[in-house]
Amino acid sequence: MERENKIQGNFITNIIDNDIRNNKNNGKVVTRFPPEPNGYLHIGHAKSICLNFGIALLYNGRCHLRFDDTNPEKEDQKYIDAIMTDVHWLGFDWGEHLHYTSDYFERLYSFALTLIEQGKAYVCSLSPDEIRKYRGTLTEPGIESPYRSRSIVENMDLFQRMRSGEFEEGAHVLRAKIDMASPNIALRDPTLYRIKQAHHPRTGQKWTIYPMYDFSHCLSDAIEGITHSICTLEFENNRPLYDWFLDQLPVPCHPQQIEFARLNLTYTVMSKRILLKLVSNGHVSGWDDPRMPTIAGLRRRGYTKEAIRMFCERIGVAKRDSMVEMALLEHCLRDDLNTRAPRVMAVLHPIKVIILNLPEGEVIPLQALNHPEKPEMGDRTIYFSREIYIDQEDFMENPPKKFYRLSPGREVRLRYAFIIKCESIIKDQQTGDITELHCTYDPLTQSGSGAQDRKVKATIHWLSAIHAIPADVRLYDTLFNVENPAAAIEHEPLENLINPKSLEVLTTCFVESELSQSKPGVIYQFERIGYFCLDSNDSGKLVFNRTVSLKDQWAKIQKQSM
RNA sequence: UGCGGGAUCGUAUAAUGGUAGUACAGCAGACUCUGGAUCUGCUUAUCUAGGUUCGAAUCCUAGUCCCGCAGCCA
Repeated sequence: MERENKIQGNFITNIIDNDIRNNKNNGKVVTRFPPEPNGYLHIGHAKSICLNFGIALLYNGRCHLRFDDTNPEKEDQKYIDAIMTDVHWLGFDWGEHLHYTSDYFERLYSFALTLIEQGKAYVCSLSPDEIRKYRGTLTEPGIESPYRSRSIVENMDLFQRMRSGEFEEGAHVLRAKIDMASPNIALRDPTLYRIKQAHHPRTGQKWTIYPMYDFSHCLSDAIEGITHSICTLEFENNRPLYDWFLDQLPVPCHPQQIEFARLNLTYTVMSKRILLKLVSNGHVSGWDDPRMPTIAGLRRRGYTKEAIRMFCERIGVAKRDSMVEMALLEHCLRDDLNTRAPRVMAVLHPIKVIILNLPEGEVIPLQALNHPEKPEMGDRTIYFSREIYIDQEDFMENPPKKFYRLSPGREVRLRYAFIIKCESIIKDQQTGDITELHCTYDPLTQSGSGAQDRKVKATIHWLSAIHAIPADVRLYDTLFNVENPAAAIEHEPLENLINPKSLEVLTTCFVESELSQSKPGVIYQFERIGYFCLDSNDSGKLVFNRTVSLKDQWAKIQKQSM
């Protein structure tokens, strides 16, 4: 049960190390990931998933997936399905431990009965509004409900009738009898059960009362034999309540609740409320829009599970509120993709180049490496011909000092091909736009020939016009234009915060013909541009999502000179 | 002016009374048929003020600032 030392510890693994040293729980470690199925999982959940499943792996324990489905009004089977897909996709396995809080409704009900019998819970018939008023404020104690002194017999009767559906929503609730004067508001007779005439995705119409989080969560943990119940900081105030229920009731064990700081990422949001709003207001195409921080969105964008897990490892776990820079996520992505993504060439903003000294109809086959650092990934044949495309960015008519690429009279190497020289520029008579470049190639400079070691400053990507196939490319940028949109949204409408350039659609791109066979989930490096993958929305068209750009030194130089 | 937490380079995270370290970002250079990758070097931090101690990010005292809590949400 010793930790592998390759993984950096944190304050939670320190606690667990200690527990194991003291033989607490007989040295066992059982965790759980308890999502509410009311939305899609996002990168913040990934942190929790990696933490909980990671700890189980680390200590040779187990981690349960438990749907915390106690609020049927907001929950849906589609979210349950999506959550399971995402956790699996991240590479975690809950084995036979797929659970639902709703599986325990009967047992939770009888725990409630026990509490009533003990005189520690009562049916309160105050309205929601009255309950709020009786609760007091942050600085003033609450007042006891007039129903607090109902007899056990009456409470039993009323609670059973609540279950049998006799009452309207809001007519009664079951409350714990703790302390209306407690400085911790969570302890001022919290609600245990409320009446809801809603259809539950799993229990249908069977129940008309549903348990609240504070009551059901600790007991579900205890029922499952969870040893370490890891949750986020905002539940710290609720921990005394978590412990209170477990102390009152005959439960098999008493899990330890440990709180950590949730993940925040720059230029995006983790709030399910805001994410839902983005979806329902049509700011994005859905929960899996590639700009969304959802697992489904990241997957469609081309993120790999390895990159996400590496990221979750690198950000660490602590109790202080923090905001991680998006650059770290992108670094983890590039780091993973660089080692694995096959290389191909694509031209996003084509300019046509005519190779003057290569006759029409002549085609020169060339070998290109699929991965320059991994020869075992093989190579492929590409073709050089009289008409090729290069990217607009790789040509400048009046180049500044540090521009190494093609310009009039200058030479550049075509990747895996020849050195070409720009002889002249052809412009549109009317607009003055460059329509073609006329170049010559040096047949002695073929890549790999070794004979000609002529140095040129730059190598650029290109595509043979007759061999390339057209494609759309979607370039993504951050969804928001401010670092902390969740804070900004307090005093600015959502619309103003969305980055108008978060999606740029390019419809005149070309890619190597073999990409007609590509599949979503296979990420390519378009050499010198970035990582791209086929979009999973099957429109019959070739559409590539930019997963992430390559680091661009030239862009930085340009910025500095401005 | 209640209760519960938290404060370490720009960001995130280590150091459990003994050299303030690591990663990302930034800057500079080397190398390169991807201005990619890789490699090298550099800049930058213990919230404040006292105290204990040979020695304090760590312990004590007093402040300051930040976050959370008044759902029949989780």
